[in-house]
Amino acid sequence: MSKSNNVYKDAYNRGLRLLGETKSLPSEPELGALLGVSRTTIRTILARMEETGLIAWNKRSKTVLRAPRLDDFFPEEETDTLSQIIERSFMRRLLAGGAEAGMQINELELAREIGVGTTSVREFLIRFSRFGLIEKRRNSHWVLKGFTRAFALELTEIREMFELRSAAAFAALPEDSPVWADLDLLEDEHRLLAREIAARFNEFSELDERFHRLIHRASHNRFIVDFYDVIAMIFHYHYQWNKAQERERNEVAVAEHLAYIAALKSRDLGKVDAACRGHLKSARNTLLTSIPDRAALPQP
Amino acid sequence: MSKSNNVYKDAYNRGLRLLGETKSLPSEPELGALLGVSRTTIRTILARMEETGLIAWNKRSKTVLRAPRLDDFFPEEETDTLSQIIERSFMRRLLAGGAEAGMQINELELAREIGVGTTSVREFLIRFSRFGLIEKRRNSHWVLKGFTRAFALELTEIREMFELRSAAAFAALPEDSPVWADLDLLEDEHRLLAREIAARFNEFSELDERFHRLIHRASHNRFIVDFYDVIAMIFHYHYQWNKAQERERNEVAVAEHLAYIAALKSRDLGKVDAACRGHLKSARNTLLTSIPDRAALPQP
DNA sequence: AAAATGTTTTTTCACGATAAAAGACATTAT
DNA sequence: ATAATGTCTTTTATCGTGAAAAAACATTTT
Repeated sequence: MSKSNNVYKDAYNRGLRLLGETKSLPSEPELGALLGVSRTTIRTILARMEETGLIAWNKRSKTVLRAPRLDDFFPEEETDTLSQIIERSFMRRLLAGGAEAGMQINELELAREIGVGTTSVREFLIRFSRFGLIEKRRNSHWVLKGFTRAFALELTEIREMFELRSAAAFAALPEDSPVWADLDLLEDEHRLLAREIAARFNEFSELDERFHRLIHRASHNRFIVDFYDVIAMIFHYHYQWNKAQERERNEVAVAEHLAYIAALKSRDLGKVDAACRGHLKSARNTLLTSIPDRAALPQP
Repeated sequence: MSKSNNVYKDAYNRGLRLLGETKSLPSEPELGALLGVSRTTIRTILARMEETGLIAWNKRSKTVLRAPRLDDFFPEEETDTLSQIIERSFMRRLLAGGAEAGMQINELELAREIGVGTTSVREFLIRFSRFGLIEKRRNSHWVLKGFTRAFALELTEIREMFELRSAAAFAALPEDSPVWADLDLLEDEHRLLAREIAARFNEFSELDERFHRLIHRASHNRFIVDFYDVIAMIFHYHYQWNKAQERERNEVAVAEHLAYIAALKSRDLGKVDAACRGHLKSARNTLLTSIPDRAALPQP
């Protein structure tokens, strides 16, 4: 097996959802744009849809014959990218404990355990290295630096520097910039979530990311924007791992976001600075309390 | 051919230099530590040294028989890492012009042109992507973002943020910190270079990097320290590319460094800030003047 | 007993090969 | 003429493989 067809399977699943909405499907290039894949993949999808009796396909005409059933969909786990699979496995190991700082990481062992080739693991580790949690010894193994207190502090230090600057840039944006409309939409979503926080508190994580990414984009600096990948990654797994007081934490955070948004809209740099600092401080504390306070091992 | 033995060749060349200094070589583990390679490689080296009559090798005794000749050394180009070779080729293409923003980068083509496997090129591009000059389209090609004015400005913005903070941290370091001794040594090197600037101006680049890395290390933040890799990389190729007024530029920079060092030693945060800002401003201008002022293509 | 050498095993690095997916070109339909 | 479909080519993603290099284990020397 050399390459899984997860792109096809994922696009196929998303394609099935289109069937409920129309009587006939659009042209191949249009479908390609819609699903974000090439025509080659679209044609493979259409061929299968015809085979399973979902559509009648003859050149331009692609008539929907029936609505998709549950068993028409490919299983979720077959639509994942290899790198997603590797990332999940790796992070599970990392967070499942026993991942002491200084520990060696073995490409071959990881690859065998996950059941993939070494090349994919290597590429994953190289990409992952920019998160500052692992480090390569030339011609030798990778070293785990550990998800330590020091790491969290270094991460949040940069985050605060970048976000304060981005927030200031945001507030200085002209009246007619489209970001203000985006901000209004996000504000509405926050209010809605605040009202139903008891039931929907676990939807905050996704909203949080969209909100902060909007602000960082105002910096117009690719290094700042890209750095949010590091933060998002860490917070993503941190949220999955640490569910303690999740509801309360998120409720507080939503309120802080609303204050932050109000400050941005006021365009008062002093208020923006204060609201941003306040929110980032509690984000940092949340992260810190979830990290066990054992001393980091000395680095060789 | 699956893997070149450049590690061995490079270590062998460095090992030859040891021969001039002693009558007999130390133990295998000691040699390994000295040259930064494993015992396996050391034994391959010793085997060849015996073969070419450089030493007599019997278990613990490794007697030097003759001094190495020029033709004992492996050619320089055979000691390069594959990733160094790829990086050089890639940067040459990038800087040789015709590298417009938005241009596609083709792994296969690059690999063929350089004469290496695609895996190595892929891994290089992944590592290189953190410099912010290229970007990947999923399941498709890489896109060149271009060495533009915008890039230089974004880079220097972060640099200034990080270095101002590091410099302040540096100045606040306690009297007994070993960095002050390092700084004194660097100061001496600067003075020496300043005196002989006419002949040695091209040695500045290396000194520059060591100086700034020392300062950044005071931040004790891995993201700040690692970011200097991006700066070093850009300045390295920029210096190679743009030799205009090199002597004058470096002469100015050495003077600025000396002022910067004096400010640090004064521990006066105001002075440090001013000296740091001054130097970074002229570094930015140097970089900017070397970039043609054509408008960046609109990003899709 | 500690450290070196000798030997064997494991891991990393890099390649070519192959299926999936994208992209280019040719042909046909509106 | 433009846009779609049909067909063919190229590129990307991933694996297995093998040599280089590291690491582990066994044996000898001081």
